[in-house]
Amino acid sequence: MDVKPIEVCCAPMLTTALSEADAEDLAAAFKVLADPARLRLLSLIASQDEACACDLVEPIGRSQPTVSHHLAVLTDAGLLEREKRGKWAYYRAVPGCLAVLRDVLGSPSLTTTGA
Amino acid sequence: MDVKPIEVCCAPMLTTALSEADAEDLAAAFKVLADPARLRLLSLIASQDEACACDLVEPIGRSQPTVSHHLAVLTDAGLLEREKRGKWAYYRAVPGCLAVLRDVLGSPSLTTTGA
DNA sequence: GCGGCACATCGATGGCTGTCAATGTTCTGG
DNA sequence: CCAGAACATTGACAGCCATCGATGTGCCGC
Repeated sequence: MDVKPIEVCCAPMLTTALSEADAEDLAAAFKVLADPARLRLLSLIASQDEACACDLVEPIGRSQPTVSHHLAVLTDAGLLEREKRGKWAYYRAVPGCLAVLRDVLGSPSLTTTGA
Repeated sequence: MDVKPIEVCCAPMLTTALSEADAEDLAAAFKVLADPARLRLLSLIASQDEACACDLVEPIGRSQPTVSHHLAVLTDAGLLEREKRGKWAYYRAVPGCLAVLRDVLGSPSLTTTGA
């Protein structure tokens, strides 16, 4: 997918109009999350402390190369960290990375129906 | 794009593993945001109170059919409301819709590096 | 009603990407 | 060394989607 790290790039999008460049970066970031297999991988890994790649293939229900591909995309985006131990690869969720996207979606007071 | 309305579908994804069905719904929601033109449209409309479609074609820099297509996708997803007045179409951001996605990305305490 | 404007829809097309089989690479045990 | 396991990479393919030109559909002014 040719992914770049997710970074702070702009103010909350509901209050300030996005520039073309910021919109490109943001769209690329959301594209990483726009796949069921990647969402499940990220969710699975984050709900544990860390996870070995060998334990992720079966629950996701895709081939080993496909899982490896998605893990690479998530890692390139900065959402996961990879640590090799012997012949195994352990993945861990990077805290704070999703917060960037949360903040772009606006403050709670602005996105809540109540106000 | 064959879009369905964005709805609450699951607990925060960093604490509980997503089911296959929830992951599909969530991925579809993020896919709506995974396009620069749609992000800019949503941002433009939300930063004003409302916007006429005729004023959106030029700043986005795409053809009129393309802009109309993206507005339809955003409306189908529940992110925009359309109101026709005479031959014009006015769009307005739906408050609270993005909050659903915000919540899925986790609570601030969980996604912040500090804790 | 007739031309024209605003907007939506249709059809076609090019590029992107998720998927898998096959293969490469690195590590382990013997 | 060698066989095998775990994981990454490559190549190929199918499906999806953003984009545009052309056309359709209401609405307005004259």
